[in-house]
Amino acid sequence: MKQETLNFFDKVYEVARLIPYGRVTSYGAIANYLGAKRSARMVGYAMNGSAGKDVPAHRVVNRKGLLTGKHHFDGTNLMQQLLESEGIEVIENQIQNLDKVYWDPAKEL
DNA sequence: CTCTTGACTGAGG
DNA sequence: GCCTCAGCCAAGA
Repeated sequence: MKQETLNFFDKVYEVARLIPYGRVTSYGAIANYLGAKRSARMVGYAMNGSAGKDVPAHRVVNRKGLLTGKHHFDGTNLMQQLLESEGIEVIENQIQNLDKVYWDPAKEL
């Protein structure tokens, strides 16, 4: 049965919650795990609805490791603060050692 | 139904 | 390595 469209947001939230502590992933990685790697934008869009939920959206960045979505958080540097609190080094909205903290659901799961 | 927007990504110059 | 263009899909007006 195909219900991707209906559960797309929910799936994104689900995967986002599965992101382990001190790790980050990309929108494309989540989208790929959902079977729609072309819908990376939808993941970010879904994240927009994740505001106020248990979804650690701060652990989700674009494939460059850039905090493109930080503007959607309450504070201007809140997203960076949260990441640094988890041991992730972030400089100028750019995650350092991305290859070390990167977490791919399609591979880890 | 059509058009616009968007927390993206890959390919080309 | 950086900048630009095009493709992709879903939701809202």
